[in-house]
Amino acid sequence: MNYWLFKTEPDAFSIDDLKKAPLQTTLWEGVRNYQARNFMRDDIKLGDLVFIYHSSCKHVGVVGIATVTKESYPDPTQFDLNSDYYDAKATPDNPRWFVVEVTYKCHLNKRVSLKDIKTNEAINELALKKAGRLSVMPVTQNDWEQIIAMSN
DNA sequence: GCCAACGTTGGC
DNA sequence: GCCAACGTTGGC
Repeated sequence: MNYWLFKTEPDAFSIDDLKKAPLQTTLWEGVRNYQARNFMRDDIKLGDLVFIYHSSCKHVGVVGIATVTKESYPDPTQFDLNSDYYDAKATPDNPRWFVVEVTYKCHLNKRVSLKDIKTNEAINELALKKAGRLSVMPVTQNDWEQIIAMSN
């Protein structure tokens, strides 16, 4: 099993929105970055655990955990003319973008802020510490456990 | 295939 | 709202 971190803007879709969603489940739509896409398409597997990270807001940080409940398939929004995520260069025969389905697991006891993550020297591989712009990223077991420990 | 211009992300 | 970082686009 592998660990991941997904960013979301809580004003648009928060961990609480996920908890309140039908079946506490959502499609992780709208990822339009190739590196993130490749993780979703190729590497994120059923049963993997995902940190939900709130970005672009007052209290940025890891707030909860979701479980991957369906592996990748083409992101339906890329074919939807009315969607903000529509991509004219994508076709059903040759899709560009992929989604996975995730289901709410829990909130962390307390949010682990970006500052806490950045200042924890034991967290040594998390891409969040360097490349700030990746919206889906792998998390090592060590870094996962460090963040869990900081949430208690 | 290089690289400048441009757009987006995301912390502050 | 600012701006740094970085990804994408498009001319050559």
